[in-house]
Amino acid sequence: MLNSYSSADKVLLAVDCIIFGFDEEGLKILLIKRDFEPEKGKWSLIGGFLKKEEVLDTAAIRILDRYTGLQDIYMEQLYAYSEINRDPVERTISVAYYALINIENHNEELTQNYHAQWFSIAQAPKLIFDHDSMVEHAIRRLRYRTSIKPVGFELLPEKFTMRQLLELYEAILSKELDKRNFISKINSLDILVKLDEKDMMSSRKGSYLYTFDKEKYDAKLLNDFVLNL
Amino acid sequence: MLNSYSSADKVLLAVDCIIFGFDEEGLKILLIKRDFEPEKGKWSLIGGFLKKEEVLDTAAIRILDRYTGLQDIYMEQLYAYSEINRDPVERTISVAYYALINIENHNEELTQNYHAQWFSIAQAPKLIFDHDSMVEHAIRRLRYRTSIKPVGFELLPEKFTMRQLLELYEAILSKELDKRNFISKINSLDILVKLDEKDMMSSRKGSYLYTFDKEKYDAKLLNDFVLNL
DNA sequence: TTTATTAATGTAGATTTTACACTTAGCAAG
DNA sequence: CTTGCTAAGTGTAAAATCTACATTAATAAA
Repeated sequence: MLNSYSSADKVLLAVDCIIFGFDEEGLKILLIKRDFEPEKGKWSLIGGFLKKEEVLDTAAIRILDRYTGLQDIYMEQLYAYSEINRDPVERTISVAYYALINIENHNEELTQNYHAQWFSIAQAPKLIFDHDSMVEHAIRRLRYRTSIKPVGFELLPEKFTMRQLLELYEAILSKELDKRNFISKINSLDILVKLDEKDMMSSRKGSYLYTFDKEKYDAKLLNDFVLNL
Repeated sequence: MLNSYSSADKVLLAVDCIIFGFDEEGLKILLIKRDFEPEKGKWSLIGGFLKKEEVLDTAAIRILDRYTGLQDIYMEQLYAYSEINRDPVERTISVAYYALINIENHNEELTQNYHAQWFSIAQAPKLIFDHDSMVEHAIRRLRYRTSIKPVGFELLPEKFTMRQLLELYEAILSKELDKRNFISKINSLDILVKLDEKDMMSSRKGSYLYTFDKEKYDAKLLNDFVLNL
């Protein structure tokens, strides 16, 4: 057996975060303008290096907090990227995470502090290194996740309309959904609470607001199901 | 920006492989008895360290080859495990890969060289470190994979009966499947070739042998589909 | 009061999934 | 050669799910 801890190579381990948000313009990702070399001035995912005494999940959370001030965000590990020259400075393996967040919950701090900016998926600039393929991969994963777990609590405001939820799903899946079929499927999940309150911004008639029933929503997060949309 | 390559910590990066095989006894995994400390004599997944100039996929392939003599095996990256003390000797992050292989294609070399041994999933011994959760995770992934891509080419002998294929799926999903419904669903995939040859071992009557139509099978591997079983 | 705008709602037909049982082929034993 | 045994092979009807689709309702503005 050739394994030997002492003779093995050590490498830099980075964590990069794909942060999804949603607003009236659609699905977005959060990017920053790098203020250091290499690729200074180019757009990039937010990221950082894993510390010696740190778990990957924790590093992802730390990095997200540093750039957005957001805590208690649920993140999922996506994939480890390890092409030899993916980072031209030094051999670096990057473990990508993705998160879903509500765009409204922060914005001020982050754009100010780190030149971070939201971009619609379709209009995002070219990113450094292999970050574009990370994003692509994350979108695929998010689409898949949408079919087996509910999505929305993380991305929508506390109170939202059915239309907003529909548009969120349409943005994630990038296809049109039938409104009536969508509503009845969502209702069959039994995770929404219909409020006695209407949003009057969108129309004369006004549309009912909903919230997620956090308990039921979280239960569905654990027990996978299948949702064909 | 605090990122700085030079000040970042470097870590050991291991690759561990969950190797699935299938034979008349069911779904199995390949384990080795560690012949070095720590945990010498305990059962473990096969694994090794990533080299400085090596991509993770390549490392996984190299490690598999070393222990099984098998080449050209398709592997998929599973997850990166990073608990601080997962390896008591030194901080090590492990990226797990899983592979599907035909048990018959090797066996001799490997058991001899490395004390490697196949274990039925249910009867596998307790493994070192966090390897048990890697295996659990890999099984979940394999189940999922089974619902969106065909499985079998990698695990079955060149020629096989419908019963074998059925039992493979039952082993992976660990539930009973209806024979007739299974056969018609598999046939609807249009990836099998029915041979003019029968396997006479299993019954008086004999059962037709099938092979995979490699081209059609590979096409399905690329274009995901959904297979409800 | 008319008009314009978006919200809300149900159903019929098509498709898919599920549950289920008898006949056939071939060998072995008598 | 007849009978018995074993696993292989095969189809259908009922249930569930998915899909496509159009009208009425509520309100504010003109």
